[in-house]
Amino acid sequence: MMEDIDINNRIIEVAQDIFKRYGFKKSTMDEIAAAAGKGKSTLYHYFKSKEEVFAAVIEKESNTMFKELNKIITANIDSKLKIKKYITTRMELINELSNLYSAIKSDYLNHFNFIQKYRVKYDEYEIIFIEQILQDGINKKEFNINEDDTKTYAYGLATALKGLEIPFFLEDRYSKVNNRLDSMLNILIYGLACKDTE
Amino acid sequence: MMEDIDINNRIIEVAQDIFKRYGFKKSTMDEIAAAAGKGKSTLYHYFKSKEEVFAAVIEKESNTMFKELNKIITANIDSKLKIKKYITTRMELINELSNLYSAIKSDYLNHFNFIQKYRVKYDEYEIIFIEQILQDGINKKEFNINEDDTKTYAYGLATALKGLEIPFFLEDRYSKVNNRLDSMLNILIYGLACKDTE
DNA sequence: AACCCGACTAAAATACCAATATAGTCGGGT
DNA sequence: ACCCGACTATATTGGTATTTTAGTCGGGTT
Repeated sequence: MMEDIDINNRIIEVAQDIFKRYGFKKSTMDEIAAAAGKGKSTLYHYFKSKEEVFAAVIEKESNTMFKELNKIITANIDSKLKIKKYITTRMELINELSNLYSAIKSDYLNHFNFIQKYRVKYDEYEIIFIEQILQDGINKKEFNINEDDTKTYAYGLATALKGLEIPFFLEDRYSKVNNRLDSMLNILIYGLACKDTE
Repeated sequence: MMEDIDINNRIIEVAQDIFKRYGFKKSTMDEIAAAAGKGKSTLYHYFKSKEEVFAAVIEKESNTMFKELNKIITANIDSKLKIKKYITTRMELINELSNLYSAIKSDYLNHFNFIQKYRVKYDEYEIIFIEQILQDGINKKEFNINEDDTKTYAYGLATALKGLEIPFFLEDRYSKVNNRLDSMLNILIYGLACKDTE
């Protein structure tokens, strides 16, 4: 049949919509079935469980992301530009996708705001600290950045550090992440680009 | 009196211990009072509320952190080493302090693990993606990193990116963070160090 | 006055139970 | 192979009684 467009896919499509709106928990199989124009038990012919439907949705989203990112990877452009583009696009895509994480987000925000309140002051100091180190490095001719950019760079670094805390929290203490920190620090200091090419 | 060591501080000390063990919510003023060897209402002579006690604890912890970090800032060492040390120590200290965030941690982990399950595969691809870009840049003599290190660097970058997602989630969409991303990318590519100094 | 307490209150968290909703199954139909 | 309505066992929810807990108060001690 022409207009039958693969029921499997139709289910995924409507599920995607519903999951995005309500998150995993608050979406029901009845809803999804109704939206797909089928009886609930029919869904179980195509998917073993609710979680499997969710997995399929994520799978689909991931694939879209893959394709986008692959375009960049395979593009024949300057590598420096390429990695920039890769990262910015990646962040944009994740951001769009973030509705799927919406449940987490709101929950997490509540807890986070509480701590956040007490961190603001420290965060400000952190920027000053980092700026000082950068300024110091410039003065000593050890760092190669424009004096006007110290503040911006300090903000950038502070944000990155704050983000990094989470993997540190989550992954089994140190072990893995701490190793990676070392490579990150190397990149931070020496960058990726060749000294001569630019 | 000699052994009176300032009750205010004693309260903070025992509160610190209790908050670290149970988190903010599950710690009670009765507990803290008992641990301090005082009646509950006595606490209210020293602190206006439970939150104020908590604030005092955070304040104390922050100060310890400050002092540690200040040592590094003011040390008379190579700036490259200095920023490395700053960041590693910062991470260590945050890690120790993380018990205070324990409430968040467990809650967040539950939600996170759920999504995490579906991300593992993508995370693996991300590393391959990044490695490919790095390799490509090396081949084209645009990137200045050792061929043996691509994997390690790719891991480092992937971890950093994953961490960065959180500020992107939390802070009001894009606006601020996206600006900072630009400075971060510059650092990533060109690093901080002078081309000649090393 | 500064420090301390036990007893109190109002509000929040918890425990409990009944009612409902929901994931997943089953037998049977096309 | 695809689909359904009816079913079950398990969660979830709502409502309510019970207990905890942050914060107060009046009065005591030094």
